Amino acid sequence: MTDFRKEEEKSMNFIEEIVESDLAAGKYKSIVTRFPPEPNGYLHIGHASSICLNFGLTSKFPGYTNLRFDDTNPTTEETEYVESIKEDIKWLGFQWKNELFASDYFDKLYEFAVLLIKKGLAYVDDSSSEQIATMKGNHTTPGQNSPFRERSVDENLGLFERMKKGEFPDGSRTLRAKIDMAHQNLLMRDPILYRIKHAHHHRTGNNWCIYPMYDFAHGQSDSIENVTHSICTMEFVPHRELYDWIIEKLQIFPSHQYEFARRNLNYTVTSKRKLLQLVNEKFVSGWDDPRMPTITGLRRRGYTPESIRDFCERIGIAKRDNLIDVSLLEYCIREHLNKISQRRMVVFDPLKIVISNFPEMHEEILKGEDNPEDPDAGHRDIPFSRDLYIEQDDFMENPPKKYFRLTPGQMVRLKSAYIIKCEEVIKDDAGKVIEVRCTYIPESRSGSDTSDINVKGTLHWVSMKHAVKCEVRLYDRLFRVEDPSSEEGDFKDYINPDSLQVIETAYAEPAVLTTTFNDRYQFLRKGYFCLDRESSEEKIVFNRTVTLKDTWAKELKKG
RNA sequence: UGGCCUAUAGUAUAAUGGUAGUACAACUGAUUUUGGUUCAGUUUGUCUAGGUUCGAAUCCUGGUAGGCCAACCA
Repeated sequence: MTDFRKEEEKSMNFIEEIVESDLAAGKYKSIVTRFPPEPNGYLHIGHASSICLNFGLTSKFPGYTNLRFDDTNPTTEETEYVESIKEDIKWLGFQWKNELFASDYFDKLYEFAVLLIKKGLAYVDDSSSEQIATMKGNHTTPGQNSPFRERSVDENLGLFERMKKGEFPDGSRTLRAKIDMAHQNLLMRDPILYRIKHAHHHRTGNNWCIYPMYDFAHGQSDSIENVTHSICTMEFVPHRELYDWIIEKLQIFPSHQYEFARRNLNYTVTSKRKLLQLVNEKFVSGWDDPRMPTITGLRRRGYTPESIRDFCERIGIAKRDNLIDVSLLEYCIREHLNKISQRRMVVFDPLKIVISNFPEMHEEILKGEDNPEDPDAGHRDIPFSRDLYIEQDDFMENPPKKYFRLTPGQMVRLKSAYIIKCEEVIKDDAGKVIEVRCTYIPESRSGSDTSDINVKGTLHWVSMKHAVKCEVRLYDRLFRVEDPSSEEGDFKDYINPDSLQVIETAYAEPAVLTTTFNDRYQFLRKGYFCLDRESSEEKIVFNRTVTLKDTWAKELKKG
């Protein structure tokens, strides 16, 4: 019920408005959308936005969404990508109605081409790529007709069939639409419909040696599937005129194209070409490197599908250029993880604490809340003993103002345990603090505190002899600048050299031993973590999904 | 140089001719056994010049700025 209210209050984006008014006007009884990836790379956060839009539309309004692979260029497309794309969409929480491929329509598309030839609207051109480019003209000067433009229908039919049969080498001929070489829209100057490519296709094998261009495949595929609202990004705006022209001349189901501005995230790149470079040139460990903005990278990093959907909902859909602040994505994942993750204590950079008034061989089992945000989450056992680790950061001999942590003579609480007081600082020959001797207040035990002592700071800790060693990988933004693509020179010059920091040995409380790959943890005062897929029985590896908000760090930065 | 698209706070997005709102970010403060969470509050905006109108972020015109278009890529 509360969800429904929320829905109602939320305003629609411009595409939802178009759909609503089409439905209200009785133009359609239900709608069909499609998500049309080319299987030549992995899906990234920008695609997530498009996926949420297309599938979201058909969950808000009657209708369904297809998954259609736009696989008309055999030289760049691979089955590996088909599989990853399907996995990512499912993981995001969406289910398509039909799984389709543009290559399913190669026969149909060929028939469409023949029909266009018969209508005198397409011709075979023997010009070279360079000649076609020259004759195209440019923004200010009209193009020139190809010398092959006036071939007879029969001659075109014969030549096109021979192209299909493989009688001509790559690049020697094309099929072109006969529109208008002086058209203001360059895409309407007799666009190429088919090209010859003697290449193996991931699905049709060697059946074909001619392949349709995007403009002669996409719109017709939409039409064949009765797609009502074909949604794409702004760079396809000029294609819409051609899209409509072909549908009109073929007299097939009139799908309509609508464009929105692709979503851009700061401190990263989301072009497939650039992501591929990062992978191939080993700036990252692969498509699923946790620093990558790919869906698979975000998944490995510990992002949840809920948080990504929430993010896409919040950033909205519009037509203007944008560069979205990654802090919103981080906000979304923190918000979700805060609700669902179990709390654990892990020390990254240990400093030994000895509780001198605690018996040496003694140990106690304390209870720690699994999640204070969730009353049903329960508790875990935490062993406490005389020798402990805290973070180096959490002790300072000469603290700055407003430092609430352990300092000589002062008291802090150990989370879920006791209040301790710093009594003595032990240093090595170089003057480095190697151990801090404390006393504890026995009656300050968490949950049954009768000490009446108030302390400012609470620290996380682990019992030395119970500590479990693990590796922790800390990630930061991949680039040093907000928009690497708009900087001078190569975008790779702006990679953040500190985007990965590995803590080879961190010390965790024993409760982490039962972690499964689905678990989400909040390491107290450190951030949210999940098990990395490289984790094993011998070596536990955690990925930091995102830090906690840290107002103290901010304070320090201000100086 | 032509055409097309776009312009609301630092960022993103609403307001559909009638009170410029929301979220994130930033900043105060309260609460807190996480410097987390939560809560209360503050700062910041209609690109510009005209026009239409009782009234313009919204409609019109000019300008400015950004983006896209001259692949046998999608």
